[in-house]
Amino acid sequence: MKLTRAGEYAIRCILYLSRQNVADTIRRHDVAGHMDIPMQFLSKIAQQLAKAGLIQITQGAKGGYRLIRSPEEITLLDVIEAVEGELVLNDCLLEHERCSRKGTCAVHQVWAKARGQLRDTLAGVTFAEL
Amino acid sequence: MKLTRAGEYAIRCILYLSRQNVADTIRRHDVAGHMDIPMQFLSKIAQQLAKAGLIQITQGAKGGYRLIRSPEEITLLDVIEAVEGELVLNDCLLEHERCSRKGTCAVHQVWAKARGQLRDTLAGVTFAEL
DNA sequence: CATATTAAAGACCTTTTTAATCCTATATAC
DNA sequence: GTATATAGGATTAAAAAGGTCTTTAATATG
Repeated sequence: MKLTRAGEYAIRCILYLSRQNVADTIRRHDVAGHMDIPMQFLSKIAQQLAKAGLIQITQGAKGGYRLIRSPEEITLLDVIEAVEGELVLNDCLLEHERCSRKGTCAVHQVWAKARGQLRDTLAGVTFAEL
Repeated sequence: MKLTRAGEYAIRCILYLSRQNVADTIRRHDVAGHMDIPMQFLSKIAQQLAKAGLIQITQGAKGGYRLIRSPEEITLLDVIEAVEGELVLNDCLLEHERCSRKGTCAVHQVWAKARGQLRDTLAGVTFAEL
């Protein structure tokens, strides 16, 4: 029921890029150093952020990371789901088959609501505001 | 970022007890059987529920579990926090020291809000309604 | 009181997830 | 072509999740 380290690092990474000159490509080394993220681990996370269309990665000399979207267009939810996958609070909401077999489950409704609220809250905050 | 199996089982357990004659002591065997919970694992969970003051456990012949509070007085949050501990969405909200050292962290605020909402939602549903 | 019933308590185990790290390959600027 | 940087796959260590096993203890009932 908690954000993983990878999720936390992803947020820090985007946060750092948002605070620099957004057009610049920032070296992984700098991001890792300033935001206290293990370098190699940052590689993995950056690759997921790139796959999700949030950053562009450049290899080679002068390589590094650059935001593709502007900070106004990136929400906390975007970043979290980029590294953790779709945000779900319980299995019940995943295993549709199993849950529906039990008929109308009142608990299900509550979880659906809770999940919706959480996603809305996280989707309501952009990195421009942070 | 997801409810554990233990949490899910705890909810099922209380749900089952709520649906029986509330004054009765129900055998662990019955709860486990009807709600599809591994027996031995249910023991561990029941002990936590007892420690949290939600159920009374009786050993010996005719022993089992009985609700102490009425279903109207037990919320989803009560049950979840009984087995999972205090509901927290990220480390940031735990490690006050570390987080406050960084000054006013905007991300912190968002998580605090999200956590509050989630807890409120879960605290707003009793087992009488489920 | 003896016995059957029933759960507790603690040790132990297995699998999965998390959180990295290592190493080789590859891309780019100069 | 060489130095600079990251990618990408394999591997690993630690922690958490999810149980199970075994021994102990409590209670009802004849």
